[in-house]
Amino acid sequence: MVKIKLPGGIERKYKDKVTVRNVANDISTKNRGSAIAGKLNSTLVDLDYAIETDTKLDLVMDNSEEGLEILRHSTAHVMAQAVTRLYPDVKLGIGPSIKDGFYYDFDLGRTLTQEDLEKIEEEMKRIIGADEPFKRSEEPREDAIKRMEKLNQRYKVELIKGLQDQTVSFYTQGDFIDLCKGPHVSSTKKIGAFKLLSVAGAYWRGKETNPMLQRIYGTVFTSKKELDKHLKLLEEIKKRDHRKIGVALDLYSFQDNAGAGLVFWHPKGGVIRNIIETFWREEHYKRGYDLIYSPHIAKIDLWKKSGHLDFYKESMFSPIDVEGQEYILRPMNCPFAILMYKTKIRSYRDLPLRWGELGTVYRYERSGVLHGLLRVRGFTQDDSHIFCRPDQLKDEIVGVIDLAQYMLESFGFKEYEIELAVRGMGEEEKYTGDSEKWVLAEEALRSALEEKELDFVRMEGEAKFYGPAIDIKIKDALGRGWQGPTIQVDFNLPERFDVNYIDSDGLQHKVVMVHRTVLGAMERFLGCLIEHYAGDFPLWLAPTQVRILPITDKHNDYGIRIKNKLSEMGIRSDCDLRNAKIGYKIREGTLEKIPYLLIIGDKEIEEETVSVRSRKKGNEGSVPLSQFIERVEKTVKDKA
RNA sequence: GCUGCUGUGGCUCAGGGGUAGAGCACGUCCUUGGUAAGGACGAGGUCAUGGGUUCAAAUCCCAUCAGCAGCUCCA
Repeated sequence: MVKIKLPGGIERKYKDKVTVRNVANDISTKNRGSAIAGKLNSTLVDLDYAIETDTKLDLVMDNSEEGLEILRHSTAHVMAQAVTRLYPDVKLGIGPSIKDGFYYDFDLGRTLTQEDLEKIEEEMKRIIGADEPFKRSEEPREDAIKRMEKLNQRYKVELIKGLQDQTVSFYTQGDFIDLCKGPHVSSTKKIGAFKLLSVAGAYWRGKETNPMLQRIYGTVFTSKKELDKHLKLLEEIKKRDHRKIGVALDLYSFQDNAGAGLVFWHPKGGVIRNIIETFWREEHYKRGYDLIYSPHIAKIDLWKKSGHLDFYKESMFSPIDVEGQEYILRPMNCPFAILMYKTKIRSYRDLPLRWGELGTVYRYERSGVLHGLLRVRGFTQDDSHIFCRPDQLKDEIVGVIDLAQYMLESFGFKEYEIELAVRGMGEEEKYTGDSEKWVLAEEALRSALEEKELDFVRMEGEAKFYGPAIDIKIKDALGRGWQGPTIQVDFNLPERFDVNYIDSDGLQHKVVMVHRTVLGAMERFLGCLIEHYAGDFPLWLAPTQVRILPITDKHNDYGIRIKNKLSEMGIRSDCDLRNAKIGYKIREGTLEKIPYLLIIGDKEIEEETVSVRSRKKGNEGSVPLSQFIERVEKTVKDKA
């Protein structure tokens, strides 16, 4: 007798062992889709898996996240089969399912082209049409190694040798066998609508010193409709790309003649950045910060002392010779704040000192990692260094979290992920300072997060070289997370630079430093912001808030008068005086994503009004200018 | 940095061993038009840069620079 507990308190009894498929057939799953695999006490198994003992069983449906994962994985196998048929000498790497799709790595001794992908797709369709069942088999490790050696699959041999288990499993479909834990769909026919998307190089096992394999990316869904929906989404995401919008809206550029990763902010991008920076400064003064400025370059000895030369060298530009002295372009601002702190003796009464700085730094990033505004070589951190006593540390961290949340909220970012970045095990050489201090620092960060009741993930090996950090990730159009705000606790640089204060006991004590940003870097933040709003900036950030569109040139004077009035009120506006029809001017203003277009003609001049066309609602009819100005002022104030 | 792809007027892109094309944008003129493209004419490019092959290179080859997709890195 086998007792099987199903979700919803259902229990079924079978006389003998029974396959997952049988159980699935016995219960109605019609309204949930079709079963693709089973889950026994959280272990995924094939439909053909025979259940022999009492257990809990969940059915995995083809339209569930887990079901899709299995489907993607199976499609990767089919792709490998197709590639093996077309290129018999291929050496197979790995082929997992990933978010939204799958990939498989191949060593072909040559590179693949778009045409190759089409051929592979066709072969895959043939395999799917042949309705080949996926069959699971198991064999002893040693036999498996021999089998793969015989097939001349060196990467697979390496994989098996890395496994601990004495038995390894394979999956076979048709003429193709692959090392795999499973589970898989029952047959190739179950694979719905797929598409191969791209091919790129990828190092074997992600190691730079290993050979580079050809990685083919693809995606698959249960139906063509869903696939098309996904492909459309990819298109939409592309349109949102800040690199496209940045050019279209004339916000910024990169210049070949100047160098990669160096941003030129055009006037319109400059306006946005300026508004953000003004807002940032005001908010900091409100919260008890002082703002400072420091140089962009300093003697190499400073960077030796700070530890940057030992721990951060790879990200720094080479030294510059100045009259026989070596200088370094700063990759961080912290040593400068420390030098400034040390210009006098500080009392415990002076602390905390919160010093903010929009500090431009330069980091050497390898050419291949540069990415629009999100990864650049010169950028401005909205930095701050807080010098405090140990007893003030937690409150300071909480204060920074508050500020970071307020900032992100103000810019409409409702979703972000929080990580607690700590040292990695066994990589002590990457970090400076003694362990106790690291424990203290992590403790302070963690307790602040707990006090704020924020969810976070602990990330090992992600700390800065001088201390652990809270890292807040904001997302780009492709869903990739980019580090924005960061809060780092540092007991180490105060040690290195001997940064003290006199406590009430009259003795010197080491200060604790908090390094933090609440936006991250202006460049990256703007990049994320562009994608977040898809270029439709809210009124308070829009480079041009209002455009006046005279219907004919005899209305131009009135248009200019309105423009001047708006300018007096601090509203950013322009007036389209071109000899063009109104529909044309409206189209251009719309494409430029200007929040308000004011159309003026005979009627408006006579009534002293403006006809409002808003980006959100379209034609809203005529209102007196004063009423429109009030509306704009209120919307700006509300950051709506 | 690595693998692959790409680089043609401000933008999007076609072409391709014999001395450059389209649409949009821009300028002038006609038109004075009421809520997403009126018309005509015109100007604008050493085809990324530097070498090489060739009678001849924007086109083929090499290098460099830059961009794109990944990998690695960074955080």
